[in-house]
Amino acid sequence: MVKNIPLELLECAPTAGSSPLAREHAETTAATLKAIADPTRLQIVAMIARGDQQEDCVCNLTGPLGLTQPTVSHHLKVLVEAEILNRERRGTWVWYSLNKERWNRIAELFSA
Amino acid sequence: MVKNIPLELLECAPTAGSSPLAREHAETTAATLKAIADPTRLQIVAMIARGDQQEDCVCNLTGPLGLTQPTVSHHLKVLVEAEILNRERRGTWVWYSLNKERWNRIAELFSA
DNA sequence: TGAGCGCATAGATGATTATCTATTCAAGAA
DNA sequence: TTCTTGAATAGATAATCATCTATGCGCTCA
Repeated sequence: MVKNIPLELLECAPTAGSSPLAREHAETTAATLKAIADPTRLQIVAMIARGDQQEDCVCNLTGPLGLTQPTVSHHLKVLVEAEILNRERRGTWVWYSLNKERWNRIAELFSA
Repeated sequence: MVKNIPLELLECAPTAGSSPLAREHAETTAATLKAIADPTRLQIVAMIARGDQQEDCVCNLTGPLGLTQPTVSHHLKVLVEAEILNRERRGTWVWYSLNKERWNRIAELFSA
């Protein structure tokens, strides 16, 4: 039994009576997935990952996405709070980069 | 450049001027992720995957989840429409099983 | 110090969604 | 056919969220 499904995910299953711990684990996992389950945020992550330095400032993202600066800032905040992006201020500009460690842990959620 | 990020995801990035194709791809990917980015649905998938036959009927899910039958039905419908679960009626009961092919394709989204 | 620019926050709004109760549909049994 | 039971649908509601405009904050430079 249990083939091709990683242990990490199986821990989301409630035991009889719905264990609060299993539920809690499911909620944290879902919160992480929710952060990237948005088309705009997927585009942001891809744009940052594809760049030479694998980082970007807000000004570079706003134009191609066709969204206003506050909206882009909002999405970046969501990704930073989910620890998917790192945020670093350098003078006037703020640079965002991928948190690779975190990203690998997300990938492990699916690779059994 | 571009390390540890799968091509599949990089295609979500908009080209200059925000290519409609990249956007469309990001939207379909996000839709799939959204289906599993919910704690209850993660629990459902895990419960089904952990069972001996890797399948379950609604009646077995309602109790442990602590939700009403229509609510569980709703979540199952979302998962079926995202092609993450298969649905099969056998007499009075309806059985749900994991779409492993689909699941592997989701996993590939993250494994570079 | 003050002006200018990049970014974040506040507040509002329309859309989506998770959940419920009530009802309907589907299939087997009497 | 009628009754019973399992599952889906309809409709309502409260919460979440993506987006906008307007404004505030932080830094640099003159």
